[in-house]
Amino acid sequence: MRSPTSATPKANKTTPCCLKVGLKRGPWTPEEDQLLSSYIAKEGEGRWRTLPKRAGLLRCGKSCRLRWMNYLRPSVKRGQIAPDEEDLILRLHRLLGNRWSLIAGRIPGRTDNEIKNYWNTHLSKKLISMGIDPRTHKPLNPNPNPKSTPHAAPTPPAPNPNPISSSLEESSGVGDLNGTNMINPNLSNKYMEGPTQTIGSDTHDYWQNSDGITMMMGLQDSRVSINNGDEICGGDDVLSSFLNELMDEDMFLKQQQQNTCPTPDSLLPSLLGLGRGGASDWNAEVPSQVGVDGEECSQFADQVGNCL
DNA sequence: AAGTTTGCCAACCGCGCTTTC
DNA sequence: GGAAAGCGCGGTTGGCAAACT
Repeated sequence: MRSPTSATPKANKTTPCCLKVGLKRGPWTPEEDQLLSSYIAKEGEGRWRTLPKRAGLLRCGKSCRLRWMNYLRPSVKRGQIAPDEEDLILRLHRLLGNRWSLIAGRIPGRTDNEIKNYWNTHLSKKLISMGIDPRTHKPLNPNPNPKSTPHAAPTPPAPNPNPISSSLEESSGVGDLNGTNMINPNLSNKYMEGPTQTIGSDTHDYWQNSDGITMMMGLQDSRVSINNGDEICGGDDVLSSFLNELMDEDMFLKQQQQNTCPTPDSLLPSLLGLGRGGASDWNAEVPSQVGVDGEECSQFADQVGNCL
């Protein structure tokens, strides 16, 4: 671990809580874990800045929070990443980029730190060895096409060039990483992935359904736009629910069995960010920091519902 | 057996956003 | 409306153990 002397003057200015003299750093001891766990069990999470003092810990609040979030929380799953979890990480990373907390929120029991580490140590290398750029999920050395322009208007998606697809299809039975087959085929019929575009500093993936409704998935932010960029319901909740739509294979199977489409009403709970589960449950009690306009979301739900 | 390199992952850092006053 | 505090996120570091020479 870093020595206490490694702190910079700038850090001292911005994060004084971590640099107080006498605060312990480095690996946590079982005694400290016990102190923190029992305190949170009794008093609950939050107020991290003052928690260490109240709990009798010589740690900064940030350190306590990190230890709780990444290790001590009861919902944290230890052990190796399963193949299906790896598949999910790959698919979500392709949609979301390095938004580890958002990815972790879709994978029960896994933390953003764990997923980030797993990506950096395993998956990125795996993709590179397969000739895939881990950042863009596209071939590292695609055939140069002098006629193509980097900022061309959206065109129909190209066939999946991703060699990892088949292995993923075998392992998960879900599909490939390149969008249309990656998600369940029912949704694939509804949302066709368009090209990735760069607007300013943001990168966006476009998903379009058969009715021409386009969803713009920002990789640097979480804007979701419908039809010519009329942005509605922006925020992680909408992104989350859209991901639910893309990822929820159970829903697909049920629909396939019943041969029915979900109604707008049935979509609304997910559109409003309800029914989240897994690793993000700890956060469910905390009011969302992203404002969601209910009326706009209803309209969005109607539109999506009509599409389905 | 000893020294060096490599890989993993827990923990830290700094920044930016939200909330509170 | 502005400042300060609190919190969460993504990037990075460094200790440790295993693998290698």
